[in-house]
Amino acid sequence: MIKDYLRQQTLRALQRAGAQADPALVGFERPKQAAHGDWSTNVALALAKQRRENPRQLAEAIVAGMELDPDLVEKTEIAGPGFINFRLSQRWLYRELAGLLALGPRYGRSDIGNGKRVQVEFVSVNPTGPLHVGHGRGAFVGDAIARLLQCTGHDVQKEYYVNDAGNQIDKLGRSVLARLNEIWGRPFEFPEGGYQGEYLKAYAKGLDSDQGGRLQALPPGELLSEVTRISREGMLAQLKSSLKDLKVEFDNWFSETSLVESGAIKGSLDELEQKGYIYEQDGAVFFKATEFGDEKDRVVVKSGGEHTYFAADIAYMKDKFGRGFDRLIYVWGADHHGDVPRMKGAARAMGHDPDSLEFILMQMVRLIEEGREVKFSKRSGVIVTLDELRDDVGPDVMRYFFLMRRSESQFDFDLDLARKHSDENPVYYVQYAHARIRSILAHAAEKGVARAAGELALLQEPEEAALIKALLEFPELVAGAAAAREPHRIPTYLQELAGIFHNFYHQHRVVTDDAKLSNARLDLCDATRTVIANGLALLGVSAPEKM
RNA sequence: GCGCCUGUAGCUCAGGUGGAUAGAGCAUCUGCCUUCUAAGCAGAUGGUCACAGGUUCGAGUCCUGUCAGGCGUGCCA
Repeated sequence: MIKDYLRQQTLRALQRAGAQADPALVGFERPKQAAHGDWSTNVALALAKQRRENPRQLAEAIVAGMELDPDLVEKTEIAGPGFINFRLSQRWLYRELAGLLALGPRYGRSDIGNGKRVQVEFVSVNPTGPLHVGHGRGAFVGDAIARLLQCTGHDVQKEYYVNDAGNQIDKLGRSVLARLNEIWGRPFEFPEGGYQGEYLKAYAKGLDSDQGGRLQALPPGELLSEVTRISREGMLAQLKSSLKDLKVEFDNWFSETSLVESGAIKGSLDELEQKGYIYEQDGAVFFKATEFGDEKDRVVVKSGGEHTYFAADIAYMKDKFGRGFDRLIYVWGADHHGDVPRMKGAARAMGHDPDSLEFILMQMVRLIEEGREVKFSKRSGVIVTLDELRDDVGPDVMRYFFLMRRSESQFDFDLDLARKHSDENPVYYVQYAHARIRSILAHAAEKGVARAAGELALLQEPEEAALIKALLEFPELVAGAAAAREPHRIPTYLQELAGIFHNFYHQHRVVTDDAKLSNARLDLCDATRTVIANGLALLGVSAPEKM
């Protein structure tokens, strides 16, 4: 990358100027103002402080020692208090643009990850009911982070942890059975703390019409376990299909039950006990989380003999490490942030680096309609489900909206805006640019423009240069978004890029009688289309041919 | 009480490792479709970056404190 080249050359120039600099001190950035060039470094300012020299004089000495390839850098100048600004050569821009066109769908990919094995676990909602909007954020952010990591050369596995062992599943079974008994006219009592939602009434109704006869004939002793089994699988199937409809797919669905059955939970607890991190008190078994900075010790086995979620989480983590992942990413709702210290503690207790566990904490989501928070769906009367929202606004809008914001901020999903099929809706702004380019390319073909590799050097207009520069930022942007686990940088960039393109489009005609210039501009359009499509793909949003 | 997150234009939000004159969309106002998609473009209005200190040549960004909002603080999940 050009940034690395500039950094290297600057360090060499520093040596020639007789200055030693910690490479970490050499900061490079893209100036906000075009007048300040394409790249800028603050070395002189940083070093001047250490050496108590005049920063501008130091900058001059550094620039004097520069041996830059004129094919890459056109001009170097000193500005302000001592910034060194670089202006890249036109030739460099055209060469990079040609590289972009050659890479096509692969443009933006890199091998920064070096094949590092990363697991991203997300959603992991109990299979006891439908997904609601709050879960959507985790689903899309987890999915987008996985896509970003894949794109930057990581070996990524997406996993969903299915809590199918505890008493939640038990309650699910009892709740469904109660609804069935209700339908069958048998006496029933709704379980305490059971799932009251309408969706289970509907589910029970469906279950009854499918296999009500068979179930009714079962001996009472078998009925509950059979209903529980069927409901668990049924709910899980619904989760899978809801997520698939939103283009969220997993490589693996990991069952908590498997940890129980394999003895993995007991095994992990034994290991911790051997290492001295376990004790018993009041009939319960505790993990000494306080030894690792947690506020209090945490129960792993309740006095009733049942393991806690935490105990299963420990065994699950051990299993993940056992599968050879270098890094485990957990995408969680911020309401679970309190669990982070105990997880890191458990990792350390078992001899793993706690820094290899990474937690992405997502703040709450609110649905806003006509300026007010929507808590319940008008259709079903209960919480608004992801399925309902999808039917309402469509998957592209959902994905884009949920990925627009930083995870750390609370997020208001503006239903009225999301429903608008107009320029006010940011998704369409970006998609429109893509569709518009498709249309231009089609128009050129219709006009019989003989497509040939364009002479990119014909792109001399300022709007063209601005567009090319924006396109060339993409790989670095992707790398940064992946490293920071911040998918929201992609929509921000795409909106800016689309704006720069629309501006170019209004200033200059692409298809004209000048065949050479037309071809160069068609190449520029195609490059823009490629970057928009690649960016949208990272978000899982479609890039439409027409709108 | 303690812990985590947040506070930037009227509204919703961006602002990579501290940098040069703080940005976008919506809203309001003014222009632009016989020419490749007006779901578009250009321009205008709009800011004590919650507040107070501190570090620094330089702070929206880092540190401390205060205020406000959200979440958490279970042998719940």
